[in-house]
Amino acid sequence: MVRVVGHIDVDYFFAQVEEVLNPALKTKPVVVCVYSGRSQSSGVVSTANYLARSFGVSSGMSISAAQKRLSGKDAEFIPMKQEKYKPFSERVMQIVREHVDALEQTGIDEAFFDITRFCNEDYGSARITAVGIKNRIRQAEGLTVSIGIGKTKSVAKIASAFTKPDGLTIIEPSKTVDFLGPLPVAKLYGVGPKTASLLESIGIRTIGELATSNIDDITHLLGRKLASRLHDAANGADDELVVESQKVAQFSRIITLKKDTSSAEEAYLELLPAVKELAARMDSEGYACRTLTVIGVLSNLSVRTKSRSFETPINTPLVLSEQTLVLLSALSESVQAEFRRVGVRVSDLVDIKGQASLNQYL
DNA sequence: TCGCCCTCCTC
DNA sequence: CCATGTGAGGGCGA
Repeated sequence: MVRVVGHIDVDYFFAQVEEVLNPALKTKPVVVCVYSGRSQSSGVVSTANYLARSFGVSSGMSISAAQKRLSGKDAEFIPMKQEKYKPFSERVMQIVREHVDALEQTGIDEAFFDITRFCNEDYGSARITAVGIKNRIRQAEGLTVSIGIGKTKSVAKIASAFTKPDGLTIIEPSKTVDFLGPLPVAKLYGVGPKTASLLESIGIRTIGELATSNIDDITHLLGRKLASRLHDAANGADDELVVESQKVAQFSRIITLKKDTSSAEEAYLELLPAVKELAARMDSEGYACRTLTVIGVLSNLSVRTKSRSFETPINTPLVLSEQTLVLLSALSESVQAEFRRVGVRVSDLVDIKGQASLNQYL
């Protein structure tokens, strides 16, 4: 059986939503920013519209660098607010869901989908479905999206990024190897700068070279799991299914301190509201955690963590905050440096929905 | 298994 | 003082 797998991605999502909310922005450079609160314009660019990008603005760039590139350009700098974009995300996903057999959301603005049955394994029919999805989203929400379709998730994902914005790239199964072969390995999901340079060190630059490489060499370089996954993906032979819902395994909050400090207590006071929010979320979603981790980003941006596991899962604001302070103090003592950012993560989540009533019978 | 680190992903 | 925030996965030593 040949699968028909798609990947959809809303173009420059946050900035495009801002344009929809305020169409006058469409003719201006738009930069959606995460302000850290440290100083007037400290923080980074989350995303920017294509006009802003044409002036060299890109994700991850400091806001001040973006300001420099856009000075005198009548640009809009807008603080990012998740809640503002969430409803757009939900409506877009709902539209896609109506046209596919299965949907796997992997981010606020992207998802894999499977249309093998819906399209009777026919790629011509897949094109019609994809165009239909694009049109519906444009009509209903005024948003453009890019879609890629291929025989595996890996191919679909590369295809959706191949042509954008407002793109549609369909790779017929028989064309898979020709499509992938010439592309740089960094196009593969899971290959970032570090992995790409490791591969380059043994002469592998393209996906085609990776596909025909010796798996033992790759395993030696990257470890068993990653090597096998990448080798399969490079051959267009990854067989991962589109899975409806992936339950969260952890959640975390991290904040930037007003100023660097080596005092655990000082850092703790700024972190406390975030800990309370985590506790509230755990409560509302019915979780307790077996592991609590405190994260410290030092002045030199290196990251250190300190974690502890509990026999009995914890979830109350009081216990979570107490343990956060304990771990933060221990971390502070072990690093002998100032914190720039601190965070807290809960993992090994245990479902405790209905536990309260269950306890009555114990 | 635990604790810690690294790498990657998205915007 | 330019350098956010969230989550997944895996390697490795003890």
